[in-house]
Amino acid sequence: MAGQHTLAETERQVSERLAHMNLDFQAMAVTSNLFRAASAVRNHLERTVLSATGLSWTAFVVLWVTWIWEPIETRQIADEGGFSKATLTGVLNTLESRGYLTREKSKDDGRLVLVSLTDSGRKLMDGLFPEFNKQEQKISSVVDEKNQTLFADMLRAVTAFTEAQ
Amino acid sequence: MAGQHTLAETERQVSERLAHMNLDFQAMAVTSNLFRAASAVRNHLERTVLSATGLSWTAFVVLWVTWIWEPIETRQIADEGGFSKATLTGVLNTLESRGYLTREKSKDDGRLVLVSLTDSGRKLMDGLFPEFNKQEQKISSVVDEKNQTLFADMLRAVTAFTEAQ
DNA sequence: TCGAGATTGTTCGGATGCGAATAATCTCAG
DNA sequence: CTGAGATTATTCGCATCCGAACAATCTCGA
Repeated sequence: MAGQHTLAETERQVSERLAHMNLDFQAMAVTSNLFRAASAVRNHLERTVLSATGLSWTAFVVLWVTWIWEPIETRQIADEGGFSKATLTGVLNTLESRGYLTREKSKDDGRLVLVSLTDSGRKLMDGLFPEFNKQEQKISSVVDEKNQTLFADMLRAVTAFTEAQ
Repeated sequence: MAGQHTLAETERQVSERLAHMNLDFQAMAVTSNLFRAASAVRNHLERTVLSATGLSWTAFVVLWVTWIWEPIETRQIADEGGFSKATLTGVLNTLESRGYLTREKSKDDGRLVLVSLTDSGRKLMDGLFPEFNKQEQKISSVVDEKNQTLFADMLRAVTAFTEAQ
């Protein structure tokens, strides 16, 4: 990103080109800035924190969710991470081959697979996540402390509503 | 998404598991909800609006940026869309083969390639985007009208700061 | 003028990413 | 008990997705 046009210039061009179409420009600004922000933050975190570890964004998310919930069913990882089961299978193969986690069939339900971190995976997250969080803190600090709760609440509301549709 | 755990349950589990680590949970909530929201909205728009057209999310973004700025240099499409030049080359091949856009070497600078929509591509966007915007409106309406500007401003600030890093 | 360095789009290899089909397993009405 | 239907993780085919290497082109100081 960080293109030749500022965000303001882009929005001006949009309203100019689409002025005749009777659209909700406020709503357009909300969603397009949502994607821009998510994309910018993701790219930044990949470059500053993740690149040294060789982890992709998705691989990091899988490790993080597993770290919080282990042992965890694979369907739940996909839910929490927001990607498909098919995608997850591939990423789990990668992470398992690197020794960061293990798969194990559930004894209660033969269809389920439980995922846990290895010592190596837990050690990785113990060292990595504080650094990750430092960057999160930097980024969040552009929003007033007292507005951060409101900000997170708005994002939560968007998520909840959209998933319910 | 829309997993077994609510957003609140997830955040409680996070703070429980990571209580000993002295992290900024506020910042963590901001970024993780940013990704959840973006992912949820994207999945929803893919399913409700895009799936009928056979367009991927990225393909739609490429068409949209081109629609606004055409003729546009490819490097700018990648900037605005937030993905790499390598990715763009592949998506442009797909969209060009489907007859939605054309590539043309710049006369001023032999390194540049200019992209424009075909009539077919323009017709597609004329029909598609109003429908897309209707969904954007629905989603944005979960935030109070008067707070929408603040919301978009916060997202813009996050983007601007992160890209500047 | 000229050539070292910068910039651009493409190619390449490998890792996501998804929908659809599949095999294994579970559920539960009859 | 049982078998039709539901649920799960994986496989398959294909379309992104990216970093690095590359060839073509431009810039600009000496």
